[in-house]
Amino acid sequence: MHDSLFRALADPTRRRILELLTERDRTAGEIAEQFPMAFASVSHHLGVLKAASLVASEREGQFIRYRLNTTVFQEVARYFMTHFSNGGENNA
Amino acid sequence: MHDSLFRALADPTRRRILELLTERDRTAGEIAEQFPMAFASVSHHLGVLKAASLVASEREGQFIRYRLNTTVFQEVARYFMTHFSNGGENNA
DNA sequence: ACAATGCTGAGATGATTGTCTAAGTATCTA
DNA sequence: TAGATACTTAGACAATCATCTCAGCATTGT
Repeated sequence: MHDSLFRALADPTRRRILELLTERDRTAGEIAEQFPMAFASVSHHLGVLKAASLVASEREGQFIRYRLNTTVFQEVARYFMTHFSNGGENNA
Repeated sequence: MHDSLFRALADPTRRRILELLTERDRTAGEIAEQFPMAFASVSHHLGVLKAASLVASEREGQFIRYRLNTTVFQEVARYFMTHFSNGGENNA
């Protein structure tokens, strides 16, 4: 469980990007137009997500298409389940 | 799913604190002695975790005992499962 | 009341981060 | 080759963050 992963999830813009990619794969441009910030800023966020292995990308002609790496999400979910939840019981 | 929650999880010291609290409830001092940093710095981290509802605390005489809020962890795990994983299948 | 223990809060500081603009790279079309 | 489109990288800057020291508050013991 890498540090970069949690730091990547700490920004709301990046979490929104991940949600967008849940619906369907999108190009960098399609993602960027959903945000009020500069194109380059969104590109930066995509780079952070990619460095954390939360997304992957591949070039399609002029476009670069991003997709979720769903495997990593399951690892995160499993991490929380196994490390931090007591199987549903609270230690009251 | 609050922003403060993900920001709280972004720091490795705070994640280590959470892991320590998984084993058993501990006082602020017991937690602090596990880290090389200043006592006050750990106290700060405990404050961040508390603000994010990841832990709760109660005074016991001179001591202040911290415990995990396991409910929140299950919410996080559920969040990842439902929002980001496609039930195990990757969209290859 | 006083001193000691346990912990938190305030203020300062260096490091990291998110955003911007501007410049650079890759692809397509003509 | 040249121009347009799609996107990334580099450099700068303000804001946030993690850490420190020191001061303050609560509780216990004498």
